[in-house]
Parts: sequence; C-alpha cells; structure tokens
Amino acid sequence: MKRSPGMRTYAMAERASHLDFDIRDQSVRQQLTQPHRHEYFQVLVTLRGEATHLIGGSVRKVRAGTVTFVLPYRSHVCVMPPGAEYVVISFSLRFLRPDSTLDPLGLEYANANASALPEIAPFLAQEVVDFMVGESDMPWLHATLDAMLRENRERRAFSAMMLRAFLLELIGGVCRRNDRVLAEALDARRALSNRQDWLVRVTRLMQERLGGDLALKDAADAANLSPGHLAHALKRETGRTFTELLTERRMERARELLMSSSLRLTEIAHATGFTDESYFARRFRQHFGVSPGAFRRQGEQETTGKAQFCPIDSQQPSIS
DNA sequence: GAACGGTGGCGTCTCACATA
DNA sequence: TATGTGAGACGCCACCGTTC
Repeated sequence: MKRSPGMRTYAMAERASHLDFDIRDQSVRQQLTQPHRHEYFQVLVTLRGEATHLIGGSVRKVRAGTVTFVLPYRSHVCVMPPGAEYVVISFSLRFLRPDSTLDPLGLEYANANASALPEIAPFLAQEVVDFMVGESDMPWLHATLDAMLRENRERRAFSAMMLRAFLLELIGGVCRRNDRVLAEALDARRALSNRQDWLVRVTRLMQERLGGDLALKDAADAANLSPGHLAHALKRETGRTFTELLTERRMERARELLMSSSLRLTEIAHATGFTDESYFARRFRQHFGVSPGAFRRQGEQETTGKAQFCPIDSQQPSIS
C-alpha cells in the first residue's frame, strides 16, 4: 500500500523495553528530533538544562523541575540541549488504569471528566499549563524517579503494582503542586465545543465490533462522514490508516485474551475478528514479534518469575 | 494418532492514494 | 466526488513439528 512519508507514530515495542511501562534517563536512548506521535502516554521530567517542547500547537521553553505530560497520538517533539538531564516515562492506558475501557485514541476529544479519570487531567491540560515542581520539592521528585528506575530495572514479582503506585504518586504529586492552574485549564477546556467527537464515535465502534466485521464504510456511517473523508481525517489525526488502527486494537484484545484466558488460539482469533487462525497468528507475530503460543508461554513464565517478556523490537537501537 | 500451533504459497478482495 | 491503480489485507489450503 502506498504510504506518504508523514509523521511517524510509534508503538511501545519500538521505543520501550516493556510493553506496559518503561522509564529511562537520557543515557539510554537518543531522543527523537522530529515531530512524532506515540500510541502510549509519555511523561518527560526535565532535571537539568532548558529544553524546548513542541506539543500540538504550543511551543514551550521548560527548565529543570518541569514535568511534561504527552497524550497518546499527540504530535510533539522535545528538543534537549547538550548536557541536559531528563527522565522519560512511557506507559499504556491499561497500565495506568486496568479497569478503563476508554480508547487512547479518543481521549483527547472525549472531554474526559477529571473526577472520573483524574490521572489523565494533566495530559489534557498540558498545552496550556507548565507543570512545575518547586526547588524544595526536587528531593521528592528525584526520590520518586529513582524508585521507579530501580523497580523497572529489577522487574520482579509485583513490580507492575509498585510501578503503578510510584507513577500515581508522581502524577498526583505534580497535580497537587499545580492544582489551581490545572483546575482553571480543565474548566476552559470543558467550555470548548467538542468538534472532533467523530473520532470518539469511530474508536467506540472499533471497540464494540472488534470481534466482527467492521469496514471503513461502517465507521464512516457512524461518524457521519464519507469513507474517503474519514480515511483522510484518521491519517491526519493519528498517522494511522483505518485498517492499522483496527488491527492494533484487535492485537491488543488478543494479547489480553492470551494472558487472561485459557481459550484456544482458534477461539481467540475468532473473538478478535479473524476467521482464519493462521492469518491471525501471522499478524500477531508481525505485531508483537512472537507467535501467539510463544507469547502465552512467556506470559505464564513471567507470572511465575521464570522469565520476562521483552519484544524483539526493544533490542534494537534508537530509531531516530 | 489426534490435537494444536506455526509457516508458506497463492488467489481474491479491500482500500489508500493520486488524479481528474 | 468519482474513478483507476496497485499494494497490502485476508482467506483458504497444504504441510510440518511438537505435545500428549
């Protein structure tokens, strides 16, 4: 299929060592220097040096003690000066809120209720708020990051739970220290009209119909757009085609079923919209780097502490 | 030997994209 | 908005390896 050389959208497997959560400092991986998107959430903590962040339509100079929150599928680039010290945290919505049924793609336009999903409030307000941690709180910030780096490095039993707790402490702590400006920003945001609720309708339809047939035309009908217009709009907003977005969600559902159920691969293939289990296995291998059966076995070993799943892509050097 | 899982080949269909 | 094109998505089939 023809692909224009547009803005790239990265998956966790391409930029992180784990599929659920990852944290690294400036020494681990080179920062991307071109505007790009992620499928996952990112928190960037600037510890030394003055950086420039372009997020969506805003350009901001940030200094040490700034915490930057980047929503999934938000175009951005962070330009760090030589010698800068920073920490990058990447995680999926499911890691942050395992009970959430929201689609990361629709978050930006969902007018999310900050009281129902307070963890994502700073991500929604990032373009108009500089989240700062004062000089006196820097020891707290360093201690929290050090604990996360250590736990992520060791990755043993209950590490996911510990990392989630540290992450919530970081997000909550930053929100608490910036609560007034954050509340004002969220109020202003709610006042805006929800111009792009078509994206919410499309992502909701994808989640509802993962196990069945879903064509571009169906999604276009749901969004009250022509198929051509919808395809173009999806590409513009997400960097992904309709099929790519749908396949990503099917793979994610398959991953969950492999980890949380004892269904046979054929049943999982059918449950995720594939009538051909061999084709399902092929796509799964393309997406995660391992076959479905191997993925399940690795997951079982991981839960018993014998091994840890690490996608093959994460072994590769930085892409930029 | 049966069940399950994985891979390869091949034909058909879908849809992104360019163009008018 | 309609249309043509072609790459990729998809399904079907055959075959092989592993496990029980």
